Amino acid sequence: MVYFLEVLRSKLSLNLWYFIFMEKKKKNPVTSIQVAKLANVSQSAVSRTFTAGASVAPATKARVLAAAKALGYRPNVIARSLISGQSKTVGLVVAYLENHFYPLMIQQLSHALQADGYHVLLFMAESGQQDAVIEQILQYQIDGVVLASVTLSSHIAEECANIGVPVVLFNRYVPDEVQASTVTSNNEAGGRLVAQRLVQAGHKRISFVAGNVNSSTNQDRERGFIASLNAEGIELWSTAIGKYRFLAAAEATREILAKKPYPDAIFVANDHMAFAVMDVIRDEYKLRIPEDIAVVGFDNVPESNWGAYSLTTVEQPLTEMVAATAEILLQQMKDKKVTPTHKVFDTQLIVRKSAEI
Amino acid sequence: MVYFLEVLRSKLSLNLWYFIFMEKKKKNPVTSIQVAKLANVSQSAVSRTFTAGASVAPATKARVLAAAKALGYRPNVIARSLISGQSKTVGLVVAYLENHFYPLMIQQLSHALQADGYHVLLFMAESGQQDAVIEQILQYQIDGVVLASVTLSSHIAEECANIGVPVVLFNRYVPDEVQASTVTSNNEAGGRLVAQRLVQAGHKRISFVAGNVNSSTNQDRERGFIASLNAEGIELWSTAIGKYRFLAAAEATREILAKKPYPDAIFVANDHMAFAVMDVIRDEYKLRIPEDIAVVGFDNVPESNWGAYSLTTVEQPLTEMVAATAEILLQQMKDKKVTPTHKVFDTQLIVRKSAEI
DNA sequence: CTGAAAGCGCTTACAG
DNA sequence: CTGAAAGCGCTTACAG
Repeated sequence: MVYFLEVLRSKLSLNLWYFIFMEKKKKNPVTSIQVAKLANVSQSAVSRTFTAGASVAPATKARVLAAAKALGYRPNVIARSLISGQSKTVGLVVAYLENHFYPLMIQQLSHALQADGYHVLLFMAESGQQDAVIEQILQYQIDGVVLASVTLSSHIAEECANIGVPVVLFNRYVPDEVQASTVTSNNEAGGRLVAQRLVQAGHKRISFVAGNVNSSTNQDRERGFIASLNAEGIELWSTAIGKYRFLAAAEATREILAKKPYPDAIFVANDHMAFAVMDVIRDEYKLRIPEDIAVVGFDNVPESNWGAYSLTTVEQPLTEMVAATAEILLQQMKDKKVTPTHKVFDTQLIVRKSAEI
Repeated sequence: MVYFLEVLRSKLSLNLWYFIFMEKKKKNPVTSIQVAKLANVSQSAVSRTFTAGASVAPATKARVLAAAKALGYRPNVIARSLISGQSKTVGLVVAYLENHFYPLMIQQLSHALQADGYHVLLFMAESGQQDAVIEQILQYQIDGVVLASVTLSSHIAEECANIGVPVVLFNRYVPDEVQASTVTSNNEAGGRLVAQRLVQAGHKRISFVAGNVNSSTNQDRERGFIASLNAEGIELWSTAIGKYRFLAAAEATREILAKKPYPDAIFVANDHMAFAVMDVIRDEYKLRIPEDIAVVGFDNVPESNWGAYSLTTVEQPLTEMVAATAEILLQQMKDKKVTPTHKVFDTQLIVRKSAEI
C-alpha cells in the first residue's frame, strides 16, 4: 500500500513536471488560464493574485504564485491595457538630443515615471513630421504626453487635449487657449538678471546670440534681456541667430565679430551654443575670455562646469522641473481630468570663469 | 415633392451630424464599430480598410475613410497588439545617458525604428535593479530588445532569448552561450592602434585610464592596448580606473599624476572621461596638452571636436552601428526567429590637437 | 469583396 | 473569498 502510494505520487509529480515542461516549451507566453489549471483555481483567482488590492485568500494566492513561478507566468500588460483603458505608458516627444539638457531630462523623467509603474515611449519628431507624430501618439493608447525639445508643440498639445490625454509642456508653452500644463523656468527673469549683472560689472558693448526665434524660451530670454538692458540705458550692440545649434551658433559668432569694435560681452540663449561661441572667440579670433569678451549661457548643463569652458550661466533647476512634470502628469492621469496647471521655477546665475559678473 | 425631398435630406443630414456630434462628444476613443455603423458596413470592413494589403473594394474603403475622418477614428494599437501578438514596440535598456554617445544612439535608433512603424520603449536600468527591469520588459509584450549602456547585460539577454524575443547588444557582448546578437566596433583593434601610434610618435611613458572594468568594451580596449604596447617592448607606465564617469576619471588622473615623472601620454577608455582627464592635466597641474602629456580618447563623440578639447580619439562608427542594430532587430522580429548574428565595425583614429600622432 | 463569428489575455461586476 | 461570464477593440480564417 505504501508502495502503491509512492508510485502514485511519483507518477503524479511526473505528470506535473511533464505538464510544466510542455507549457514552457511552447515559448508562447504563459497565460493566466494555464496558471489557473496548474493551481487548480479559476482564471479569475489568478488575475486577482496579480491585481494589487484584490481579494484573494492567502492560501489561494500562494498556490497561484507557486504555479506562476513554475511556468514563468507574467501578466500580459497589453491585455490589461485593453480592458483597463490604461497603457501605463507616457509618450515623450523630442526633436533633438544634441543639447545635453534633454538627455538628462529623459533620464530623470523615465526614472520618476518607472517608480510609479509607467514607462516612456519615445517619439522622435523631426521638424515637418509633426502630423505623423500626432497620429502615432494617438494610436498608442498613451496615458499622458510630455512635449520637450519640440517646436510647434501647440498642435500636438491641442490634439491630445481634445481626446482627454493630459499633456505637459516641458520648458516651453503655447497659447493660452490650448489645454495643456506647462513646466518652465522663469526665462524672462533669467534674461533680465544677465543684463543687470553684465551692466553692473561695467560691460558696455553687449551682444546676443539667439536660439530658435520661434521658441518661447528664446523669446522670453531675449525679451527680458533686452528690456533690462534698455532700462539701464544700453542698446544691444549686435545680435545673430544660432537656432540652438552648435554650428549655427559658431556662424552667428562670426557674424557678430565681423563688426568692430568687438562686443565686450555676449549673452548666448543656451549653453550648448555658448560652447561654440567660446570656441570661435578663442580659437578663430584669438581673443581671451572673459578679458576681451565675457560669455554667459543658459541652462547650466554639466559641460558648463567642465574646466575648458567654465561657463557662467543661468541655471534651470532641471531636477525640480522634471519632478514637477512627473507629478503633474501622474496626478492628472490618476484623476482622468485635464486641468492645466502652470509651474514656473526660479532661475539663478551660476558665476564661473567665462564672465566674472 | 421637391420640397419634401429637401426636408428629408436636411433631416437626414441633421441626424447624421447629430450622430457624429454625439459620438465625438463621448471622448471615449472612437471604435471601429462606430465607424462601421456610420459607414454602413461591417466592422470587418473597417478593420480591413486600416490593414495594409487587406482586400477591400475601393468604394468601401473610401466610405470607411470618410466616416473615420468624420469621427476622428484611429485604430487602437493595443487591441491590435493583443490579437496580432506584436506590440510594434522595442525595449531600449540604458543605464546612464551622461556619455553623449548614448543619447545620439537613442536618437538615431528611434528614428530608424519609427520608419518601420516601431517605437522605442525606454527602460532606465539603475545598477542593482536589473531584475526589476527584466520583469518590466517581459510584461510589456515587447517585440525586441536593445541593450546599450548597461552592465550585467547577460542576464537580461538570457531571459529575453528564453521567451523568444530577439535581443541586440549594442556596443557590448556577453558569453557565447547566450542567444543574443551583438553590434560592436573592434575595440581591441582600436586599443592596438592607439598603442602603435603613440609609440611610433616617440612616446615612452604611456598610461591608461580604464572605464568600467567589468565591461567588454573596456576589457577589449585595454587588452589590445597593452598587448600592442608590450609587443613594442614598452611596459604600461601607470593605470587608474575611471569607471566611465567624469568625476571618477578626474580622480583617476590625479592618481596617475601623483607619481613622477609624469606620463608623456594617456590613453583614456572613452571620450567622456578624456575630457575630465584633460581638465585635470591643464587646470590643476598646469601642464600642456599635447606637449607635456598627449591624450587619446575613444568614441569620437561630437564634443571631441569642440575647440577647447580637440581630442584625438578612436572613432566608433555610431551611425553604421545603429543602422545595423535596427536592421538585425527588424529582420529577426519579422522572421520571429532568434539567430544570433555578430557585427563588428572597424574603428579609425581621428587625429586632433590633443595628440599629434 | 464582404460579413458573422471566434478569440487574443486579461479585468471586473455579479451572484453565490 | 471564489468562479462563471461579459467584454475591452481589434484581426483573421471561414463561408458566401
